[in-house]
Amino acid sequence: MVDTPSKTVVARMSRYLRQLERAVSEGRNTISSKILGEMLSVSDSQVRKDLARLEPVGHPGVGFRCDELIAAIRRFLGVVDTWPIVVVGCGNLGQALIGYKGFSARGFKIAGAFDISRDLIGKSVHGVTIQDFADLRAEIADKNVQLAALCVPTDRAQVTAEDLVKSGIGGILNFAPVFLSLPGNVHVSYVDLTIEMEQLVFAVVQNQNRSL
Amino acid sequence: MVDTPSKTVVARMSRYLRQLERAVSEGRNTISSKILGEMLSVSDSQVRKDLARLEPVGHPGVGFRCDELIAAIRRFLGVVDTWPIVVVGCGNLGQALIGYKGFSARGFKIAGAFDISRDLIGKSVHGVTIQDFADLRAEIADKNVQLAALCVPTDRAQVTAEDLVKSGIGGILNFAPVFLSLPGNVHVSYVDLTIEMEQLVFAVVQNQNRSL
DNA sequence: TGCTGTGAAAGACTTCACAGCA
DNA sequence: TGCTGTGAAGTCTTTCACAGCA
Repeated sequence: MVDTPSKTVVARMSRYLRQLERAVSEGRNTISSKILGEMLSVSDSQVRKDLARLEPVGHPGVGFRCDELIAAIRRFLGVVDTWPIVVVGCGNLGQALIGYKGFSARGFKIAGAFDISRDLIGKSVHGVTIQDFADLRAEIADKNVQLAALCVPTDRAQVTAEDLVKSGIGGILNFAPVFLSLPGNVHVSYVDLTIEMEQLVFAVVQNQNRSL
Repeated sequence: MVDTPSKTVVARMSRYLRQLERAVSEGRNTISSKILGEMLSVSDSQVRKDLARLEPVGHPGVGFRCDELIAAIRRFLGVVDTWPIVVVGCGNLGQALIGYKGFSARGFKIAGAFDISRDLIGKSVHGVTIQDFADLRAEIADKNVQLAALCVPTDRAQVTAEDLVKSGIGGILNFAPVFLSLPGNVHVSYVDLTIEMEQLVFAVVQNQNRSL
């Protein structure tokens, strides 16, 4: 139980957290591993194994108290306070991210948006003024930002990521369809729409073949 | 070797494909499992195990011929021809998707964009005219569309997804932060930015604790 | 020599099954 | 009775190690 949790476990914790918050907003006080699992298509034993990584919080015969569980998962994930993030690259996608309400709803705050294009610097998007990428380092240090969403063109992604690392960023959400080679202490999550689409294609084709 | 490949395998195949295309555009003709693996942080044995699922295509002593391998992976994934997709929900994110060049670059084509808002219907975004969601079914049948990107607000996601399924969609790329309960023959990929961000937070916090 | 393809071994993840508490 | 927490079993995934081809 002292081992490092895998990415899958951490991802499921996020999903439990979200589902619990929804359940609470619908008036639920207590929940069993079976019910929570059914809501997310996860087995009840899987739910219990995952939640056993938290400080003990279940009540045999009763289930889990939602508020206790939410607090415990938040502590586990580290999302107790608000985390500032910077958006780097403010094209279509970057601008959509700046306006994404899901971030603020779950404890993330856009602390700044940056681009290298003269046409974009100074422009206000969803109430955030786009700044010169050259000013990034100062801003990051000033606001102690550790997370960045990287939305630059593919061919700029690697070099820009290296700049972010030099500026002290510890985690990058990368939207460019390219693998980033960075020091091991920097963490990268990939959002790659074509990979997801190709997974769907594969599944759809398999399904067609099966029903022939 | 006749077993169904897991999602992880399929995702790696997409990554190999992309990396190979990049390597070819840089003038490479042949590649070994070791080199390809290093480019993507995958072990050489893992690469060989994955590629062994394709029709035999490796040349001992030489490596893989890039063009052969690309063709084999394309056939494996089912991405030989162009796949039409519809964008459902044309807020910030939906509009950014309509303009996303990565789709067309890799064999996906926006076949239509839909919304229920009177303010958006008829509007042209990146050369695509937003249509009334009520007209979706006809369009899907007409163009034989099987893939949809779902970008509606969270509370509309489940019902809209059910409509898509009724209209004959077989694969959904879901951007709403909610688990969709749909028939087993419909495939869903989730793009959930807060889950990704929370994974980064967890990793960053772990890292800080380790270096204390 | 350089590299693939692949059984066998190791490791990671999930499910089972049940003791024990409320 | 209802449910958690957990060792043991089962399954799936990755790595190892090497035979065999160019």
